[in-house]
Amino acid sequence: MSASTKLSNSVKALCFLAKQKSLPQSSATLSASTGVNASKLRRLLADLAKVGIVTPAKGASGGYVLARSPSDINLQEIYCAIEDRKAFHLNVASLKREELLEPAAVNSYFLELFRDIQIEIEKKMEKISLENIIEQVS
Amino acid sequence: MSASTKLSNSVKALCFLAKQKSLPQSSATLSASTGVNASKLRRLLADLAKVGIVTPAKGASGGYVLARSPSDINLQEIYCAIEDRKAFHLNVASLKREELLEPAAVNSYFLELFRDIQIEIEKKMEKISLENIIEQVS
DNA sequence: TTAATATGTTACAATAACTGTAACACATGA
DNA sequence: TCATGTGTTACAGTTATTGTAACATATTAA
Repeated sequence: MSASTKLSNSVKALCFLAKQKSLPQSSATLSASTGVNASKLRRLLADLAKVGIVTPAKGASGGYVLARSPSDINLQEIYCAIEDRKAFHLNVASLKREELLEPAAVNSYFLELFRDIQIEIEKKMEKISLENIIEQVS
Repeated sequence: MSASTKLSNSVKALCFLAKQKSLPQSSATLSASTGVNASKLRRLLADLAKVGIVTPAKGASGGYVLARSPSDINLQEIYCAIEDRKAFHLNVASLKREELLEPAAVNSYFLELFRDIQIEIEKKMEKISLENIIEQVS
């Protein structure tokens, strides 16, 4: 799953959880409500549980509950929880020889540039709360 | 090739061309100087030629020449010339049924968000000229 | 005019990445 | 104790990516 799809699918599930207050919703229910495969959702929600965005409960009448208020959850948190790789990252080709110094410098230049861009994207996402999104999609 | 690698490889070649003034450099020479496969370079440079960043010349003693001053070439131009797809774009899963309205709204929300992010990235790249990069990597 | 040199484009096999789904160990509650 | 759920792994089918080669076309030098 691409980073953007994972983010989108996660938010779909979280929006649904937000509407259910503290009633646990199983991955099967969430799958039916979001159209996303239950197994995929479980993988996403497991990551979101690790950083305390949702609380999982096993066993009968178990499922997932939003661990915090939607106003206390932002996109950057979600993004970082489900995605270890960066959104815009450079595949630095390993240099074959010690020669070609300038191409190596170009690689370094782009590594830095993309890191800066990444930081800006995350700053932008940090300002967007789950509550904001719920307001806009309803 | 990923967008970032294409961008990096293009800039490596353009930096080399900038140093050669108006002496045409063949893809073979550029390959030796940058470490990038000649065939891949030709594909990139063909795209850059279409938007007037380089001028190609076939035949003996042909090759590529920078068509403009490095201060007149910016990263955004290069990026758009070589990459049709967007850096941060959403794989909107085609919705199966007409139901599931909210998930569809979440998709739309992210489409817009990613478009905004894309625009910001391009604005940032627009401010970076080839001359800026050459100064920094030398 | 001829031979050498270049680009631009296509093809292709090899590899890697992704997708969707199933399966199952482990945990928990009724 | 049994049904229900999560968390994780596995896997086959498909799709992208990669690196390279090949070749038609064009142009220059001699």
